[in-house]
Amino acid sequence: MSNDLKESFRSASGGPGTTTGPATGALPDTPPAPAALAAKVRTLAPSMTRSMQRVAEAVAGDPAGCAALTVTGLAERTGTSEATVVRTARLLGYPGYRDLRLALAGLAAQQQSGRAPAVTADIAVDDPLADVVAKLAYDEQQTLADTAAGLDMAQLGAAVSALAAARRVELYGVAASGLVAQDLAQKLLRIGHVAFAHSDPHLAVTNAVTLRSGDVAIAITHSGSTGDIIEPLRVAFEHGATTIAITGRPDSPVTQYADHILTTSTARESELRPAAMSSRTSQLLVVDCLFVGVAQRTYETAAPALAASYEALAHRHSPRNTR
Amino acid sequence: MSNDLKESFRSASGGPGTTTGPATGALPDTPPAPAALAAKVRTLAPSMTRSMQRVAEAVAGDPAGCAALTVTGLAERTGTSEATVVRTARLLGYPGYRDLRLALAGLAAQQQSGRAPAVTADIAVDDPLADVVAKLAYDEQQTLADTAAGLDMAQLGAAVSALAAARRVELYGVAASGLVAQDLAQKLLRIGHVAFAHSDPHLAVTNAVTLRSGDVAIAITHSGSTGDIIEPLRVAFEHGATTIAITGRPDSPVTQYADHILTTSTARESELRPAAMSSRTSQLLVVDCLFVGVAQRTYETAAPALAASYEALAHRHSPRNTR
DNA sequence: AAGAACGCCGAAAATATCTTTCAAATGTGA
DNA sequence: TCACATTTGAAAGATATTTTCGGCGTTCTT
Repeated sequence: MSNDLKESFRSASGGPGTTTGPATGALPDTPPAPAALAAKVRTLAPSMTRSMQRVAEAVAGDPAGCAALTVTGLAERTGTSEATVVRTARLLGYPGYRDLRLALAGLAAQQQSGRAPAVTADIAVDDPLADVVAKLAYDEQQTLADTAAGLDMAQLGAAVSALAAARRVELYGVAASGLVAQDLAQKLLRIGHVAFAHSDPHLAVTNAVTLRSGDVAIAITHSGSTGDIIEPLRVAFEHGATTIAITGRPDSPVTQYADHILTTSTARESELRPAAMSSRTSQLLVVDCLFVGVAQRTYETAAPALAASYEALAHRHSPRNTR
Repeated sequence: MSNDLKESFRSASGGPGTTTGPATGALPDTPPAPAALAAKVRTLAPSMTRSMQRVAEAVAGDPAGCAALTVTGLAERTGTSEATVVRTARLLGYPGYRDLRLALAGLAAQQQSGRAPAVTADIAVDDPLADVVAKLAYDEQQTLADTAAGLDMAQLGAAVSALAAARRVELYGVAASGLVAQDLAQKLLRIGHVAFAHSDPHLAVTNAVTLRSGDVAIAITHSGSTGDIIEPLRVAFEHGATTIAITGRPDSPVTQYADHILTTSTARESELRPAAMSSRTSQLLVVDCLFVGVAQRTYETAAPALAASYEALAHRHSPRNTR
């Protein structure tokens, strides 16, 4: 769907075969997910229809119970039809319900043997500070685990390859995502890559025009629908640059122009815990993975560069800091 | 030959009526075995026929692989027939092969997650990408746990109180810490507080001079020895502002001028994993705690402000992203 | 040692489960 | 309000699982 769209766009702009395989690019495919299922449900839920959401909810809420049910049983339990159940299984990345059921059984077993589900309560206005700390730490840990489990290694590998070989890297992000973009830019600079994080949308577009094959553009947006971020990525895409999208919504508009899609996980949010918090944690993990991956591939040049930048900063610190 | 023994043994112990046929297979057995499957196979193996033993062996030896097979597949793999596979499943205590397969999937998942903690090693240059992701996620989770455990609630409470009542908040941080400072500034602004993150040391000092009692200055530095960060905090401190230091070194120079010290945790670093990564994770958790704490204390004004800022951004997103 | 009895084994029928198709129902935009 | 697109479930179609049933080898008896 978005694939067709994307392909037509690319061919319209004329830059053929500039990047890695197009087939692997935009497909939201994921091999069966073992424990990343809960995360995947949260990620994909927004793009589901109502009845599919009911199924997904049941599945995420009671893996053990659902694993014991047949298609028909689960359909009845959720008040839907077999067809809808199968459709949901497909959307979650499985060939059919049979495989979803297998994954469910695995998840149930893990939960069983794993530690207790812990207190997943929301943060309340009158929570004591100690609870706030515990809940925030727990949630962010959860976000990290979900993100790691849900990351598509093929996409990540392709993104790393593109970055490692890139002549120039441009990053687009605003607000919290802008800080993540800057974080990656800083780190890439430290290992000798040319990277720049834009926060001004107009300048970003202006600059994107100068990108071409061999350059890399990265858009970071949780919603995937931020116009100011999509626009420069589109321009970069149409000029033949390799484009990467880091987003929590693998079916969002921004992915139309992305050669590689890296999906961040979505945690539940509350009034006191804006979505920006967990998405930021998730994005940072992805960005760290990209960085380490690139550093590995370009170790020969990265290692000396890291050492040099460390050296250069030494005099900025007080000579005696230990007591 | 073992068959002889087996048969005689069976008839001897079988005693009255039927043997291990339909009677034992029907229901007197335990409910499905979760993880005790390997043991059950060993226990029951002697009472199995040759071809059933082959099936049981395959199942116990490669649960994950067998879970992926259909009855027919497993029959072929073991050189037996579907009927034998089903008979084996029955003997192991399951209603049929379908349920055995489910248990197998669970077992595989458990084994999988069981070997997770083996990733505590440093990241190496030749680590596959999947390992990099796992190690990074694990390390950051560890960092979060350490930070939460090490946070001084009294200091945090005092810092929150000061922030909640602050007329103006200035933040100092450079490089990675600078992004953390900006993150907190962004969030405080969203709930109606006056906050500004400085990255230019000179401007920071210039501005710090104008601070006075009732204002808050926050320095974020992992080493605690960054001169460019200490200086503005010192000035703020000497002008009567309440000062907060977020550092990984509670005995470092920066703490001389800090009314409240929030300690971040330090994870081991390696060449490919600069200290900036884990310190950033740690700092962000602290900053989040500060934010949520302040939001709680000033809920009356914070809640509407949050809602308003969300509203203001809505039109920046493409309309067709919800479903 | 030959015959009979017993139980194991697998091919194929019977059943259950899963998947696909297609048209009705529902929502959406003009 | 109508036309259009999307979603949904009923039922047909395809697979997978379970059961049936008779052949075959083994063992015990005579």
